[in-house]
Amino acid sequence: MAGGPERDGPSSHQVLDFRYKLYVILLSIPFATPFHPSPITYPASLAHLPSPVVTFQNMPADRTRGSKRNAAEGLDSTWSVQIDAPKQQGIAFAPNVTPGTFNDPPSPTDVPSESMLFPLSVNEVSGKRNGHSKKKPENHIPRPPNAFILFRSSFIKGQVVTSDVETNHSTLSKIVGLTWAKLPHEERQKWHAMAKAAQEEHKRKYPEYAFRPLHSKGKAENKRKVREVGPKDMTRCARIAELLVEGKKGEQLSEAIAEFDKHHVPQIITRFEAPITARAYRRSSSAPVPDTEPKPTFLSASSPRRMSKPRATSTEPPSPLTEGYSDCQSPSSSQGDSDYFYESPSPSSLATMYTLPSTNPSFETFSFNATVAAPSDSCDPFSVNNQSQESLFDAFSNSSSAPRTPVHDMFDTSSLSLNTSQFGNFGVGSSPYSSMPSTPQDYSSSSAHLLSGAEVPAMQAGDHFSANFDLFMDPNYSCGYHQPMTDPFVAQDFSTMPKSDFSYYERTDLAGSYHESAQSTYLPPIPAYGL
DNA sequence: TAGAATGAAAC
DNA sequence: GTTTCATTCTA
Repeated sequence: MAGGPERDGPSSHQVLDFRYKLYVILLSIPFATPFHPSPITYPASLAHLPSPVVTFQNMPADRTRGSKRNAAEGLDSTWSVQIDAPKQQGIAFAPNVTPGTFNDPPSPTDVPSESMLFPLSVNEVSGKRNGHSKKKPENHIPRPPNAFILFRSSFIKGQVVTSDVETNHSTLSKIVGLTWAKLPHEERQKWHAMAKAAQEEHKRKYPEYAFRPLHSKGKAENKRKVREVGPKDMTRCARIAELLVEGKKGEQLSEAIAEFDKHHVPQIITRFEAPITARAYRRSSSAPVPDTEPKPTFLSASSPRRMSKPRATSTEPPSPLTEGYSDCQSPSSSQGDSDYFYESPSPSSLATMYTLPSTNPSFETFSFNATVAAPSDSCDPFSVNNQSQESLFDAFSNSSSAPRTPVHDMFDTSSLSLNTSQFGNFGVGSSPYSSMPSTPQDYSSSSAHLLSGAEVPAMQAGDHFSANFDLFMDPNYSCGYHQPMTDPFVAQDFSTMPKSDFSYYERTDLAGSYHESAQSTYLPPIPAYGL
């Protein structure tokens, strides 16, 4: 193993051919191509396929940590994908085709050219990164792309989503991720097959290459990421992904989204600094919240309210949700399988899943109250116009300076949102800690409860209310969690809730859960802690 | 240059 | 179990 390309110290077996081409599998290519790939070397079982080309350019085989820092020597370091494609037809969806897999490819005639939902694009995937990318030593050998990276590249370069729909690449990544998740399994397998081929070719060309990530100690602590400001509208992203998988493209897609944008009320999403998503929680450093972190002050007046000891389903004290995540993973969520479905989790597992740590201070971070900023001009007495939503957002985001709590670790706070579609169901609850004066109308009451639509009078400017909100797990994981809070000011012990009150979503439904219709589970008043 | 996504592979 | 790094490009 010594002497791998990314190891310290030079390798005595540097690969000298700095340029080579890797042919990977591709099932239908709708793009005309100016390229005439070099001799095909892809697996015989796939020889019938068109000829995409992944090119690792000008890359010597060795790289040292030093050289990485010094970034000066060597050659270009990119891979590119080229495709030998016969025709141009844009993106074609054929959800019902049964494409082949790497191991069992269909005969050419079985594979209509439309079978690839997002075929690799040609010209644009030149592999030439612009000058903005992170500096790498020129002799750096990039890792072989994985399936998703290939897919994303194709997606981006093929301009599957046009710039009038979305330009932000972070958001695009979200869309690609959602689309990826919605792709038929067979479709994903194609990309996995391509990735596998790319990897094998990479191995052939750089037999001594060894991935040597630079683990910088303590980096994670220093590098506390701050989530981008501005809501990533997951509903919109999900909708785009949905449309894409349905086969919408180009103009159609733009129009559909334009229409969607007309009516869609953008989700109000917190701007917590908390960088930790459910996914990240599982993946990332377990570095504890620094002691220097300010103590919660939001609820200030009283001594910190703590959750009652959660009821453990076992003799062990419940851990802060980590078990829950593993519960989310299906046994099949092993390497190479990008499905994360879990099947019919038992209520007990759900109960465990959402057990809060006993030290959880409360939900103060998520608490908010607000006044309706302007009268609603809607006939719907429960609708809130944009302006008031904005004020809600402001009110909500005011808590962004609140310290990170275990809750932040538990949930993807980026998707923690006020579901504006539920403004028809205001949770009118007591807010003992609220300093908000009662203005024209105070909808607070002494006990938390929900009012049905018919019982709630139209909200008016200046009305004081607290709203329900939903917490969602990271949509990329299966453990969707829909739990309206009867009173966001009250810490709630989920472990004491009736198990039947939990609803969960499988991954496929998660995107849908962001749609207004999917959320309708309301609970009776939840025993409030600390009141 | 971080950030978005997923996944492979190294610590 | 956690972290890095493959891709892309904007803010």
